[in-house]
Amino acid sequence: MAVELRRLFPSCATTLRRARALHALLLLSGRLVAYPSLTATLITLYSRLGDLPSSLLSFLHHRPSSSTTTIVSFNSLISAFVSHRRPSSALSAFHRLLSHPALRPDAFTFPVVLKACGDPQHGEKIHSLALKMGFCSNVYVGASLLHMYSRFGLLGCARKVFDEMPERDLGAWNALLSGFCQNSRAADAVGLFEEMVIERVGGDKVTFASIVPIIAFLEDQLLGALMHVRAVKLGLDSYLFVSNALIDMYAKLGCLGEARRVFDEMLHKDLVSWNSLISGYEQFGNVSLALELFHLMKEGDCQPDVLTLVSLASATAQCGDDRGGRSVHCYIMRRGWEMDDIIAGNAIVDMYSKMAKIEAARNAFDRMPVKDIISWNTLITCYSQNGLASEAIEVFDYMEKFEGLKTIQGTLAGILPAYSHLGALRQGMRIHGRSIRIGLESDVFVATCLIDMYAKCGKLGDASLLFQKIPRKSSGPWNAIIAGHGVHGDGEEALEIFSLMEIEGVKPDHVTFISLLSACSHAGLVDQGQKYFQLMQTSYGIQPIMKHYACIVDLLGRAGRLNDAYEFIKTMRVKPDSGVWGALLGACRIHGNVEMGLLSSEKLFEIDPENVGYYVLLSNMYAKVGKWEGVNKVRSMVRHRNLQKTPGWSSIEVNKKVNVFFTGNQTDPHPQLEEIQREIENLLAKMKALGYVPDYSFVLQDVEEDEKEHILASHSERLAIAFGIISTSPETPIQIYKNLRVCGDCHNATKYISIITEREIIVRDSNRFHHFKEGRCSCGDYW
DNA sequence: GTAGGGTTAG
Repeated sequence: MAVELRRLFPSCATTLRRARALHALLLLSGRLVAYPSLTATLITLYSRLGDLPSSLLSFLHHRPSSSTTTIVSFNSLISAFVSHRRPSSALSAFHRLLSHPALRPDAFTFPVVLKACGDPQHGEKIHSLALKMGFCSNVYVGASLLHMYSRFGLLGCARKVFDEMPERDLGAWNALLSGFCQNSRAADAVGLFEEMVIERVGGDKVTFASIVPIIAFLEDQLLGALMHVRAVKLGLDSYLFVSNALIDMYAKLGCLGEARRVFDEMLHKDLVSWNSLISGYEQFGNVSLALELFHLMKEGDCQPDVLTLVSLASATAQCGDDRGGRSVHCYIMRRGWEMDDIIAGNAIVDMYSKMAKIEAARNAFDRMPVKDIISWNTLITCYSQNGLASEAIEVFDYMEKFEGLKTIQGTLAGILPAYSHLGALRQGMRIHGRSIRIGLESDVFVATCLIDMYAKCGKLGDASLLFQKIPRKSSGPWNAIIAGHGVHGDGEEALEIFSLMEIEGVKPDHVTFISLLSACSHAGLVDQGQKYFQLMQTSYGIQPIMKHYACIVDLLGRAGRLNDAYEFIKTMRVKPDSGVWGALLGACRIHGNVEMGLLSSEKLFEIDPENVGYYVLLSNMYAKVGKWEGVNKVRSMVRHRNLQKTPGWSSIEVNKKVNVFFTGNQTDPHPQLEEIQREIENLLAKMKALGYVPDYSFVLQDVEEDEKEHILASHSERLAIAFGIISTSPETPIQIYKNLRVCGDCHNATKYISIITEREIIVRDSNRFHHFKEGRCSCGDYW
């Protein structure tokens, strides 16, 4: 009778209402008591229909006699809780079972209970209980143990369980395999897969769905194609999960053509198929195809989800499309995902950050009801990438102090550029120490940021040492060390490193060539720079982007070949941007070419009229050649257009503290300001005795001569240097950072100061490093 | 009658 009723259930109770009616009927007729096995069937039925009625929950609280409650009911109840994501209810049901006088868990109990374990200690307890009760030889229990340990990243324990299993079926192999895959242990996963081949355990659709996506992390296209072939041979490629895995793999490998082919050949696509392909197009820069696919998807019967929009947010940020960005944000808001889903919130913050909309990013961050470590990383990165180093540090410190979140790779990679930016060596070293402690020193992303930090903080030697120590199969670390030598004016070494890179077979990318070309330009290696610009296109098939063009203009311009630079601009196939014309204007200032300077500044004021930096450059150029009416004209333009000059500031790290000085009147005066000013006076007298003559052409204000001298003496770089002199022991090299280009008069003055104080003085400005030693500067006065 | 292993992400 009970068996017949059980068979009837699924066909009768197709909706919750019918299930409830049936339940009431069984209660009234007393059949539920007469046939105890029906309770289990009811629980499973309710669970499948998406409900756990309170009458069944009370199963936990009344004391069922052993005759009406079966172990199957308990198992079904625990399972129902797990599938409804209520692990703690599942566990308390389990404990209830353990204290039951007549029932004990069976082999069916352990797999579901293991799913409910929230921490490894609990998992271990259940493991030893299963061992004691003799259920570990069951393959289902074994596979569940493997899965449990893998979930907590304890792959060693998982492997041990696997090795000790008396019998292994495909499920057990798959459980260990997926453990490796989900913990990003690509090499181990491939190794295990090879073991499977040797042991003649044929894979199934689960095997392939697990292993295929992680092949992308190995960047092994051949292996990827091999897996695809194998899946086809076994007839597994027609399964949705396997096809999706293949799309994902090809997309991540950048083989969008292959990904598209798999996608197009699928008879049934789902959300994952669409998302994987859209994300692939977006990651590899094909924004228009990503958008096209998004619209195609909406026309079909597949509705976008959070992940679709995450890709879309990234795509719109890439093309800097303001309106697109807003509409993505609205789409996410209308569906309430912004509040519900951390990933969606993070994606919005990231999108605004990449579009340099810092306030919008911050607002989106503040609105998020729950934040995780990625949210904080995204905000920190937002500030540090957009040049707001102090804000980045402030957020990082706050997070450390109050949020108690675990620092991960992205946190370090986010905060390090902020310290590099300020030249805060001690703070940067603190992060280096931290990365060693959490085992991330050799992580390629963190190491690249550390190399960059040491190079930008003047410690090129330490940067090189670190570079020697880390794995360097990808271009990142190479780019950082090449750029490091570049800003220090060591172009020869940068070229050497590049040839080593070629020898080691590391593929350079477009960033490599930006670093390399700018290294050539800073070192005056004009021919080599032009050679590498050609090589980049012919040997490496990299089409120049605007930054490469700007490097070449800078290269020719700095070397005084202004006409060549101008001719080069004319040959460009794309419309030059402000970077390109800015490079030409900078060169015109160095070489005092007013005519061409004027031409470039006209272009600049057209493209980027708000950027004060170009007005300053133009004015400096006029001043250099003594055309004071030009200076006046620029000055009135700035006033007329109501532009604010970017405040200049310099920083110096003394005793692990970063001291910041602004040019001119200090709104928040340094406690030792008077002492600093006395030192400047003191130095000035000695400098003049050695022949220093102030160069007032760098004073843009229209004031009396003695006032001009005062203005030069209150430049931020001079305050920072003077502070360094009075607060460090003699012979200590002084290192400062200036947010704009160093002023020409300060540059000259620093040469004198290096003689008087017998110190090495290193000034990093927004452009490059200046090493002052015994009255000379490494830049050869061309900066 | 109840059980294990699978695809996309900031």
